[in-house]
Amino acid sequence: MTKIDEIAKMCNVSKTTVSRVLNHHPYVSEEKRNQVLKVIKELDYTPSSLARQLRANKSQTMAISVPAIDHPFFSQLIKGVSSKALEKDYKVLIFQTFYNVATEMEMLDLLKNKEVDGIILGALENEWSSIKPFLKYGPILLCNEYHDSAAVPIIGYDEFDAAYKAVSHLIERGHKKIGFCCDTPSSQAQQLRKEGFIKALLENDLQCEEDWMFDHAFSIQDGFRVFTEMSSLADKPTAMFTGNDQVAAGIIKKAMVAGCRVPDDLAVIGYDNQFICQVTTPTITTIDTPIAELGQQAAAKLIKNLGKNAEMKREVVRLPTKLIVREST
Amino acid sequence: MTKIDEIAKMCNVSKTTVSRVLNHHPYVSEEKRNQVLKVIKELDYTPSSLARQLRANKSQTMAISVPAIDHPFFSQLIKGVSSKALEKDYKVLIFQTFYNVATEMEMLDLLKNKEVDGIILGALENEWSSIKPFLKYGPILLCNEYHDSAAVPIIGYDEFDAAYKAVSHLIERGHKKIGFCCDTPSSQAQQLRKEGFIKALLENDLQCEEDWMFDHAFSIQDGFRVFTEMSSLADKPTAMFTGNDQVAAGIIKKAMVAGCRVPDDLAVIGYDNQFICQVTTPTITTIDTPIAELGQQAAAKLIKNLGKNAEMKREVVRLPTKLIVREST
DNA sequence: TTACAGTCTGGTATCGGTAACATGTCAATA
DNA sequence: TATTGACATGTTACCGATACCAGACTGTAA
Repeated sequence: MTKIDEIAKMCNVSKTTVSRVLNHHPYVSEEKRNQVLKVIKELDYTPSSLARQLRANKSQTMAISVPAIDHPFFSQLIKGVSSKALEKDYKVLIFQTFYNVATEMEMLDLLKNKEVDGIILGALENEWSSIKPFLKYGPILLCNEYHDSAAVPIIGYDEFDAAYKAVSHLIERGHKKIGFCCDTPSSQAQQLRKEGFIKALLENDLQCEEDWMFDHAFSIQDGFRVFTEMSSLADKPTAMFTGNDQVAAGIIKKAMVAGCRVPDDLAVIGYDNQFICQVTTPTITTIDTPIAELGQQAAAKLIKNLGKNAEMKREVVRLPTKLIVREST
Repeated sequence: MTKIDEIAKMCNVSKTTVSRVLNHHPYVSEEKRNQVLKVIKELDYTPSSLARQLRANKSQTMAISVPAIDHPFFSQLIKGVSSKALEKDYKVLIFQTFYNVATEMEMLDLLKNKEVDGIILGALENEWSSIKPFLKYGPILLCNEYHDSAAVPIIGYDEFDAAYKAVSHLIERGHKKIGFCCDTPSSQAQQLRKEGFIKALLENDLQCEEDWMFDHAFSIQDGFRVFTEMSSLADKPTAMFTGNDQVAAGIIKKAMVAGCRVPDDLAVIGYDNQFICQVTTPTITTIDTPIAELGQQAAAKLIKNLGKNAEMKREVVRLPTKLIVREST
């Protein structure tokens, strides 16, 4: 690698002068500036960003954590974050926690020693009390996750409202026995959904039946599993809030194969309005969520706060969602 | 941030001794070692990896480029790479090129100044001649891409064989008018598929019809588009090699809605054996590709070569694929 | 003529670690 | 007793950049 000293030597100037040229400082004569630029080009010199990072104590990099990248929701979220970051000239380090507490801590260490300037948590594996101490090292932001006492910006959907809308829709369609799927039950964001679900039920004098609640439902496979479990119940729900289009697709497919008609025998509602909703038979009624927008807003907010070294304050943004009615309800 | 000097001062030793403890060097007395470890724990000290990286001139980080992360194929590929990298204690910087030549060059610059130690190219936007000069800065590896003259390891599927198998299957089912979809037509990996496609046709005295070739087909939406374009043809194909499960799903859905029966009027074969194949109606015949395995092997090969500073040699690995017959053919 | 501000340039310390080399101790060996 | 080598520790340079301070030169106002 060519380094700044070599350029300096070739131009008979000090490396300070070369550095000034690189950083567009005034007070460099036109003549030397041109000469330095010429030599830089000739030698194809790129300054070491590692050295710069060390010196400046910042990295122009942010990290985002997700449980796993291969779920459409998270890959789209990341895409949103990345596109905004790219626009603002930040790099993005993507971290998959694989639902692992220790991996998440490793990522937080990146913040501690300034390998990244800030972090977006798209997953929350540890207790908040474990994460809190890292706030002094740089900004952290919750995206698509929720915590009631975290003193950081939180940006997500109005999960409560979304679930309420979805379940109300099922009730309007005449259903009285409604099931509920969620992914990680300990997640507070999932709790909010559950509260919305329950509110809609209670408003219509319906009960929340423990047997109709399913956990860790995230993928198409999980949808298969949920349908199988559900089928074995003596008293089966006639409608399902799945919390996830993949799960909805899985349930619907298994149902159709089993001769259970959707939506007549079983209505199913998804979440996120992924394209998969449009290719199943029947197509899937769902909640439209602006995922890319979510990612972009999160990244924008983080970047805005990277300059200041004031700690970020709690602030909850809930993006609106929309019910999209299709054939599965 | 606590730094190594502070630890040294607190322990009344030199920072070299602290460094020795950190790096598990021998020749540190048990007594001092324990004392240092104790103080490190007390002050919650983490060494700056930025400083380490600068000093060692390596970063324990690899980069992988993909066109966009939100396509299931690429997110699964990345997952494979990441899991292997995590296991070997490497970080992964994920780079989305967004099909952009300049963004790809930016990533290559990371290699030049050792922000990353090596690169896996899962996308290939620039001409190889633009990429080749970067080989002197560190190992580069092609994954799921192909280039006939690149002197680097290439790891992908046997695309030729896969397409050949798929199309032969369609022909066995009695089809004589077979269409072909690909994503970026300039990609040499796509070319290999096309050659396999053509070989199967020629062996059965069939022609490759220009009107039945579709470009830039990647997503469900693209599948919708392809079906629409196809429908407007006077002479329509009766079978489609889509090169991609999403495209297959899109085509199938539009076909069914339009009253075109699958597979009777139109047979469709996918590629990658994504879960989506199992939730459409009809389910999708496809080529099973071990995507995670591909990513893991790529990462493993790269890591193996990061230690040595010898340039990597050309070496082509083609993982086998398998035909999975379902209802769409 | 002197003083001072503005322009241009270089020397040196610094970011936070690690490596090479030097030094010193102590016990085993010749 | 002198020599050797294993062990233990510290001093100093270095990775590749930038920031601060100081010095030199120029032009204009006092």
